[in-house]
Amino acid sequence: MDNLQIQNMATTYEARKIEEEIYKFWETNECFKADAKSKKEPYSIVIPPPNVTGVLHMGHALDGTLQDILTRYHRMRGYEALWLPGCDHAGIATQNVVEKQLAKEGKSRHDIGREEFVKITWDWANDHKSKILNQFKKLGASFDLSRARFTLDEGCSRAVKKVFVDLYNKGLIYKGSYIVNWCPRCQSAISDIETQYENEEGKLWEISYPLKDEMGAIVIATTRPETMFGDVAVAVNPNDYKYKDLIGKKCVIPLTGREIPIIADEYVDKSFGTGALKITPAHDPNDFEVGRRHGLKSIKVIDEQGRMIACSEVHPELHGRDRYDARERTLRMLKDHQVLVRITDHLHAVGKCQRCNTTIEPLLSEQWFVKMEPLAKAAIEKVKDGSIKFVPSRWEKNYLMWMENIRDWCISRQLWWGHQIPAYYHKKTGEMVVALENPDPDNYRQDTDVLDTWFSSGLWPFETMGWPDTNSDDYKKFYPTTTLVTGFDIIFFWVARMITMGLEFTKVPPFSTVYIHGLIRDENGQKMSKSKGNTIDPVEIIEKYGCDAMRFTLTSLCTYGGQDIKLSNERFEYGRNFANKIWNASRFVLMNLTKSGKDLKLDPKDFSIADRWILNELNKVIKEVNENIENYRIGEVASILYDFFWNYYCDWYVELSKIEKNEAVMAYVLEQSLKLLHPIMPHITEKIWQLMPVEKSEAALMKTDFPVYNKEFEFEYESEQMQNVFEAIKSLRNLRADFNIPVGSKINIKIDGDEDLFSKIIPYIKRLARVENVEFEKNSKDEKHCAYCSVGDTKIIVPLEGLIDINKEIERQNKKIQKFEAELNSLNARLNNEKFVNSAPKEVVEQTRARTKEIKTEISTISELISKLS
RNA sequence: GGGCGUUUAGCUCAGUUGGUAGAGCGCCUCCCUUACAAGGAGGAUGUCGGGAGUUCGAGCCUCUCAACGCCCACCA
Repeated sequence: MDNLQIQNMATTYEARKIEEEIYKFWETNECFKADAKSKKEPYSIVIPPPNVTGVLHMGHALDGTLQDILTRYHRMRGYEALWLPGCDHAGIATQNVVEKQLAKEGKSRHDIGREEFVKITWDWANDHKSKILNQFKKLGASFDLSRARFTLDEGCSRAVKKVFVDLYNKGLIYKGSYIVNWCPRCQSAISDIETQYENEEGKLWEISYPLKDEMGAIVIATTRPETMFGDVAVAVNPNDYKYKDLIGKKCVIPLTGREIPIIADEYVDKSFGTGALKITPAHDPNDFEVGRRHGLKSIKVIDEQGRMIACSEVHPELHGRDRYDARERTLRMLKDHQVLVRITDHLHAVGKCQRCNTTIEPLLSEQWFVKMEPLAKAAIEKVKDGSIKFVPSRWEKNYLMWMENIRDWCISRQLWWGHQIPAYYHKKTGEMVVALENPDPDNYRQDTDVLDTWFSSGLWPFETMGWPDTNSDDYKKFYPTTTLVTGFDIIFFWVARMITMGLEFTKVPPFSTVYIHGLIRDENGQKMSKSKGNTIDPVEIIEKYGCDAMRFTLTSLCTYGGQDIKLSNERFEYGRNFANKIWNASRFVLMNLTKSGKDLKLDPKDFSIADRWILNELNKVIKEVNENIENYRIGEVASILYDFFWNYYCDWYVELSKIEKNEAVMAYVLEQSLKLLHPIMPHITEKIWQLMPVEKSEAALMKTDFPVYNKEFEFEYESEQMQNVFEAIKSLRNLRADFNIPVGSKINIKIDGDEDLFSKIIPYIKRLARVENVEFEKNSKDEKHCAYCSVGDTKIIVPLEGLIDINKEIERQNKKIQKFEAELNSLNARLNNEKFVNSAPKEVVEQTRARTKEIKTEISTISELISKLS
C-alpha cells in the first residue's frame, strides 16, 4: 500500500489528536442529526439532563458512554436513532452558586431583587449550559445538539404550566398547611426524598410534667426540649397500664404553667423512653398526625430562620434565639426547676438538607403538594405488567415498594430560580386563580414560589419532544422514547416521576426499558466527591489515556447485575492498551494490503482452513455481540470483542497471515471487527476504517451497517481442526520452554497421525513453533532422546539428542497422564453411577462418554511414548 | 424494623437456564522474532465466606449463620 497516510501511522495510537479530528469530522458532516421524517424505525434516548452547575464527572462518563453505545448500535442497525441532550436548571443548586457569588460582593439576593437575580442567574446558566455539553462531546457523544433542551426553556415552561394547571383542575395538586422539611439555610421547603437522614449522637431528656389538680407528675422523654413551648398534649399508649388512670387528665408544661391534656394514642411506643410523649404538632410530623387525630391546635415556636418565637410572654429572654441556643437555656431552666429527671445518650437520625447538609427543621407551613396516590396507580400497573422493564429487574421491586407507599410530594420551593407557580392571587380579595396566564396583571399577583426542579425534569421525555403539541414531528416520531439509562440513585427522584407524569399526560409509558447501571466509586469503594478529594476527572483521563480507552474500560466494568464500579487511574491502562493493540494490528494489515476496492471481495474458493476458522469465529462473535447488546449485557460485549480481536485475530490469524495471507479475509475480518467495536470505541474505529482501502457505500463507519450473523460463514469443522493445530503448536512451544531450548535453535519433528490435516498446516507449524523440518512417519522408530507431544491420536515426535534429559521427559509425560487420569476418574465415577446415566440428559451423558474416550486415547498415546523412552 | 446487594487466584472482578472454575493487573522464566515492550511465548496460584439441604451432579437452587455495604421507614 503506497498510501502516505498509512505509512505515516504512528507506532502508538495518538488518541487525542485522532479523537478530536474524528469528532470534528462527524460534526461537520452532521452525522448525529436525527431525521423526524425518516421512514426508519425510531430509537430514542433522552439524556438524564446534567445540572447546569455541574462539571463532567465519571458518573456522566459512564452514563453517557452507555447511552452512546446504545444509540450508535441502533443507528448502525438501521434505526432512526436520536439521543437528545440537554441540561437541568437545578433550582436550589444553581441558586446557591449564584448567591455565593453575590455574597463575595457582599450582597444578598434580596439586595438586588428578584427580577435582577433571575436575570443574573440566567446569564450564568446560559454560560454553563454549553460548558457541560461541550464536555460531553469529549466523550464522543453522538447526541443531536440541534435538539438540545433546557428544563427552564420556553417549551419546558409551557409544558410545566400546562401540567400544573391540569393537575390542579383534576384536584391532584393542592395547597395547604402541613409539616414540611424546612431548610433554614436554603430558606425553603424541600421534599421528603431531598431529606437525608444521618445518625447523630444525641441526648434523650426526661422531663417531669406535674399533674394538674393532684399530686404526682408524668415524665416524658424528648430529644428536642426547646419545642416544649409548643406542646399541646402528652400522649400515652392506650394499653399502657402505667398511665391508664392518667388518660383524660391534665398536666402542666413546666416553665410555662400552661395546661395540656393527657391523651391516648396507638402511635406511642410503650417501651421507648418513659412511654409518655409530648405532642408538638407544629414541629414534628408524627405529632402533627396525632394532633390532627385528636383535634388539637398547633403552636409554632420556631420560625423559618430556626429561631424561637412565641414564647416571649413567659420567657422573653428566649425570643429570637437560635434553636440550639434556646435548647441549652431551656435545659438550664428545667434543671433549676428540678424537673429534668434523667439524661441518657441516644443515637438518632437527624434530617439533613440534601443540597447544603443543614439540619432540617420540620415546620408547619403552607405549601403546594401533588397528590401522588391516584397518579401512582398507573405507574405501578405499567411496571407490573411489563410495559416498562427495569434492567436489572431487581430494581422493579425497589421502585414498586416506594410507589406503593408513596406520600404526597411537596413541590413548592421558596426560591427565585425555577418555574414560578402559575397561581395568581387577587391583590385585594386574595382570591386564587390557577391558570396558564395571569388573568389580569394589574389586579392579580403571581405566587412567589417556584416548583421543585424534579417537577420539570419529570416531564423530560415528552416536553423535549414538543409536548403539549402532540402533532410535532419529533413527538410523533420519537415519543415514547425507547431506553432510559441512569444510575439507581435517581430512581425515586426522577424515573418514578417521569413514569407517573408520562402516563398521566401522554397515556403511554415514556420509555419501555430503564437500564440501571452501578455508581462509580473510588478504589476503596467510597463515593467520589469533591470534598473527599477522591474524584477521578474524566477529562484528565481522556487527556492521558484517550476517550476510547476510557469508554472501553468503563464499559468492560459494567456487569449485568449493575454492581458499583471501583475505579483507579490504572484501570484505564486496560482500555489504552487495547486501543493501541487495535491500532497496531490495523497498521500491520493496512501496510500489507496490496489490493483495494473490488479486488478485496471475498471469494469462498480462496478460503484456506485458517480463513474458514477465523470467519467462523467472527461469525460466532457477531451473534454474541448482537445478543448481548440487545440484553443490556454491555460489559460482556466488551470482553467478547477484546478476546476475539486480541486472542484470535491478532495472536493467531494475523500471525498466520505472515505465512500465507488472504488479503480479502484479513481486511474483511478487520472491517467487521471495527464495526463491532465502533459503538464502544467510536473514534479509533472510524479513523482506521477511513484509512482502509475497502469498498465503501458510506463516508463514515458510524453510518454503515452493524454486522449480523451470516450462515454462509459457518465452518465448525475447520474451526475444530484449527483448534487442534493450535494445541499442537502450543505443545511444541511448551516443550521448548520446559527444556530451555532457545528460540534461536530450530527443531525437527516427525508427525505420526492425521496426515491429511497436518500436511495442510506445515508452514504454520514451522513458523509458529520454530520448526525446521517436518516429516510424516507411521510408527516412528525413534525412541530415546525424543520428546513428545500429542494431540488426540496424533503424535508429534521431537528428536532432541543431547538436548534433553530422558528422565525429565518421562516425568513431564507422567505429569500429563496424572492430570488426565484425575479427570478420567471423575468421569468414570459418573458413568458408573446408574442414576447419572439414567437421569442426566442424554447429551450430557454422551458428552461425558466422548470425553472419556478422548482422554483414554491421549493416555494411551502418551503411555506408548513413555514406553519408548524407557 | 423492612428490603436489596456483596463475600470466587495476592489485588480488582467476570462466571446468562446446575455438568466440576476465568479475565485484567501483579508475580516467575524466556524474548526488542521487521504491527505493537502500551508487546510476544510459556508458567505458578483458588477446600468459589461457614454450615446444612435438594440433586446422579451445586460457585450457581433452598435454608441457616457470619462479615461488609447500600436503600427505605423510623422510637419521641
